[in-house]
Amino acid sequence: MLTDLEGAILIEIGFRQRTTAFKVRQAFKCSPSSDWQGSAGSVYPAIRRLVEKGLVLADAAHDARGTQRLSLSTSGRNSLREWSLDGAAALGIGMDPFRLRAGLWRDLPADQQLNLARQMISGVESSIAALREYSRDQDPFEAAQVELASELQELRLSWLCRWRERLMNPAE
Amino acid sequence: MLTDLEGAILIEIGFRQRTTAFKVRQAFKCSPSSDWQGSAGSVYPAIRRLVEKGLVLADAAHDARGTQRLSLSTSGRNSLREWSLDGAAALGIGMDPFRLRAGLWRDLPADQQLNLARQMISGVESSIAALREYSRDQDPFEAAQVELASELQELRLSWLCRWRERLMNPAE
DNA sequence: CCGAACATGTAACCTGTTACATGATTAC
DNA sequence: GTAATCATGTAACAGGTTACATGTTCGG
Repeated sequence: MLTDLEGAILIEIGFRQRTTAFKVRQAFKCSPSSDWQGSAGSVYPAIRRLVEKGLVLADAAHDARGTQRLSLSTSGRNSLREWSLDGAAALGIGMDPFRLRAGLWRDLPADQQLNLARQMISGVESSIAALREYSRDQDPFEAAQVELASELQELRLSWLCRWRERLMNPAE
Repeated sequence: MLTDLEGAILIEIGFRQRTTAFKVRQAFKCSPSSDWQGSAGSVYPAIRRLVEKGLVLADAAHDARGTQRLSLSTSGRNSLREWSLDGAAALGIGMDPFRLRAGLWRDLPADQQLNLARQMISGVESSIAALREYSRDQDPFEAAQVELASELQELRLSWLCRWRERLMNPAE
């Protein structure tokens, strides 16, 4: 079974016209989600593995820069579909830096809590605005990703606003 | 600055009465989120690092089994607070196995899409039920985490239901 | 012609996983 | 006494990051 990085690379190659390793890296670097930094040390070896496994086809002909044009083999397309259908993996809760930290915030002094809530709210609003901006000129494939990322940030926003409310109205 | 694993370990030791490395591992293993498997090879070295940095205090006296009682030093408590306040890290979008895969589902044949939507909906409902179950007999600290994890699953559920609706009523 | 962007790759390092190894305590 | 659980740890491996190294193409 593919790893998530390999799945993400196959998506870039097969569905988003990232036809070279370099373009895959660029896509990862520009992506609003910090899934992967797209470091050379991860992308090039991963693509080599995928080529060796026969999931990615690399044009033998490469120009003077060594650029290789990449595409998915049928087997790559099948592996990717199989990987995407793995319900247990898809529904896993995974690591969330916000969730991990949020529990600690309740132990801060009340005034610090209020400050922090406001700061985080403003941060998450910026992030939502940035996502909206990013989603312009993206293909429909990326749109689904951005939609879900935005909804995650909206969820955090709503959680933060409820927290702020409780801090401001401790009465009720 | 602490890594997220180190932060999570300090939380277990300082706020959740996981007073030995073994108990920290158990907590990770039982956690509904798959943040970390709590493998011996990650937890013991990480705790050793934290002790060496002076963030965790380990009782010199250990019983015949070698059990060391752990606690946070003042410096550990400070580092943990600082780590928790890192807005950029907390608001990062991070990797989501669901988001990563969801974009591919639209390319499946319509009948497979409907099947998959139903399957995923049922899976996410089970997960929400399991979270509710798990949240019994948990400390208030864990409650915040479970609350946010549940809301993530509710978000996925709502996304999936919207998808299913669109599949069943392609008219509108 | 020079700097920015394009393009590929390697090596040292860090950390997490798996599997293994060891032994103590407790409940039946 | 013996199986499950408690408890700690190491070694081999895998994979990601950073930093480095190299060379090409293109725009001004």
